Amino acid sequence: MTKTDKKPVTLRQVAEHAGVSAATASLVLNGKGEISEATRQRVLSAVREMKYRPRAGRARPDSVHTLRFLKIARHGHTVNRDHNHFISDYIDGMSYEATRRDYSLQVESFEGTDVDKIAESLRSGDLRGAVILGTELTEEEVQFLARAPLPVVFIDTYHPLLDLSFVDMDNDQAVFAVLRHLAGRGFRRIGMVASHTAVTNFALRRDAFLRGMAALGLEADEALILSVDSTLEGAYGDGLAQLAAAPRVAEAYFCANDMIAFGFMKALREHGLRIPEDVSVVGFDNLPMSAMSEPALSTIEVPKRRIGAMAVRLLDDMLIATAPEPATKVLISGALVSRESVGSPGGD
Amino acid sequence: MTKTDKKPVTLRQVAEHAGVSAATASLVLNGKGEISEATRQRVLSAVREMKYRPRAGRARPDSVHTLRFLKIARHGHTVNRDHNHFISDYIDGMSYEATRRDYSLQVESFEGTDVDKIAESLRSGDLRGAVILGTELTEEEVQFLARAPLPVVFIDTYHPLLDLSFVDMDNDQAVFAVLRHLAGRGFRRIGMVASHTAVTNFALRRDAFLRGMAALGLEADEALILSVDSTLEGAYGDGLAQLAAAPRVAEAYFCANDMIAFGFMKALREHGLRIPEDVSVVGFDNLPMSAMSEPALSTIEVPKRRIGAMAVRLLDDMLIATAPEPATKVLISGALVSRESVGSPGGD
DNA sequence: TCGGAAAGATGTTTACTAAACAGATCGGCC
DNA sequence: GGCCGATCTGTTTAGTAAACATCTTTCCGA
Repeated sequence: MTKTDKKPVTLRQVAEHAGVSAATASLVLNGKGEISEATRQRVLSAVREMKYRPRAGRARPDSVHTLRFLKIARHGHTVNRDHNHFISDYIDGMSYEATRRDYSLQVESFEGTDVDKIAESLRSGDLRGAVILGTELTEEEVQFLARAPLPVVFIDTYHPLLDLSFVDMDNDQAVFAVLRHLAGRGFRRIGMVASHTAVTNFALRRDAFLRGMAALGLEADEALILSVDSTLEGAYGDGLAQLAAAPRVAEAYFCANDMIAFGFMKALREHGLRIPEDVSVVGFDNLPMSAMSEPALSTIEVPKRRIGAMAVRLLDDMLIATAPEPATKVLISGALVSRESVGSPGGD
Repeated sequence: MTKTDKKPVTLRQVAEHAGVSAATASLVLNGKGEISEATRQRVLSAVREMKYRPRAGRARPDSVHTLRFLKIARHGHTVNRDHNHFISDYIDGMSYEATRRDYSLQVESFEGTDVDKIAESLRSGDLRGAVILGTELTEEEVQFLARAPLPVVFIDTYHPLLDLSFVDMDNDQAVFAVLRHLAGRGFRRIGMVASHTAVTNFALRRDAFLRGMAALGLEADEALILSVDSTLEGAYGDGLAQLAAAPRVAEAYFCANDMIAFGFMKALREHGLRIPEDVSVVGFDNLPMSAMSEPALSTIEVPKRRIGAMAVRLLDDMLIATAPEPATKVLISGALVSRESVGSPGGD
């Protein structure tokens, strides 16, 4: 029964074998149209039985457009292995929306690469648009990358004055939610562990802290605002040094992210303070380990999937629009996750 | 040829008359499926010729969900007849997205009505969500209305600290675009005609002005910041008085909106100043008349249709989501429209 | 031997329909 | 009158015929 050199099988033959029209077979193979499950299965088994291989017909008319996600680390203090699951949530959100819209999604990682090299990556032939992880990018780098000859959306960063599209956490709302929570529990002397690492969201959270305190009628004491490196070790080391040098200690500290909160909590303990009896701590990001730490960390849940999804939607808007769409900034609210690291002022 | 008491016409008769199947006629009437324009027209004329009236068949299966747009005027200094075409652009954008998603869109207007009465309007039976024009609402009113038992999105206002969904102009970006444009032309002594009318966007534009000037390294001279009522007459009257009282005049004024710009330009002329030879003026909104005024007004084009469209999309997201979606804030960039009202510093 | 048009083959897509469907209404029967 | 099935209404799903776009092959003249 060897069928070598036999004429290759065509779609119409497969269709006949399955007892349907060529059109139906084509729709099944391409996942288009409304096809009943029974018919789908019959066509699919006919394809397998007859070992059908598609040949060039009407060539892929709209050669599946592709979008690319650029994961860029510059200093790597934030975009690194520790945050990989963070990134993969973004990708899940992007992938979901991309698939629904018939885009293929590529991912490319850069570590310390020159921006010119990165920009080159956007010149590839069939690429239609890009989502760029802007966490560690400076405003200048963002502007430079935005000059690419295709639509671009930045996530995890935000520059209010630029005429570009961003999707980011709503830092103002989230930080205010933290402060209102603390104020509601009676805290007045609230401090912040900010970070001098070059990450726009850190700067935005520091600004949001100052504005939020003012909005609540609380004094933001300069002595209670620390600034540490954003790695676990940096937050521990810098935190310990600054605690030792500070004239006084806050009743509660809001930390620029969970990683910093972990390092800083270690420093607090070393400084002889108990959490939450002596000092309360709140983080930002809701890393998986934050639920498990001792004490479990109160923090802000960041809707990363939705951020990724919105980014792809904005890209799609730009791509299908006939007239150019105006740049759009999207800020997504976070939810406070209340755990054990927040007690009450005055302790115990 | 009187056909009184004749049996009522059925869809299948119409279909036969048009030479198509009942299914096709049904699809045409319901705007579903893929139907060629020629066939559509044939069915439609058959319907007209035979005076077909649909009777109850398989009842509307998913009783068409409805969304509502609440147009709310409080003081009416901004939401009034002068801005009706503004509103109708919002409605166009909403209507487009609502139709695509099979929602029906209702519009309800309130003038000076009590917020409790307005909130009641959201309790109607089959209502699924609402877009609320927040222009003239206070932060408290926004919070109150957001307590409605259905998803709500506010447009034309923005409160950074609230955990609610907003779609608004990107005031920061747009005002910065104006200032950069003026600075690029050599202006240094730039003033602003703000408004004390209770409209959040006016406050945001004033803040954006101060931040934008700082970002450009320019001094924001308090004597050059006026504050007028936001009606045409108010801007003229208040503007004239404040010009007379001010120790000095700016080389260029950014006005909080076009209407204010028109009133203020009249005041400037009365004050003996020529536009743009002596003073340049920039507005915000790009009203239709702004292209026609003498001189034609440089201003910011507000993408009103897109704002309306995004609001409905956010609502739809909330309605189809299984888990509640986080509140989302969307800011849409404006484009500077450069016309004759901006000259060069030092005049002529 | 090559160029190029014409004819043929392939898979894709649009525009349409048969048939199944689900309420509403009617008619007949008790 | 009240109930049940038959029939009527418009709707929707799952399918196809035919037009289509692209590639391949054939054929013919230069």
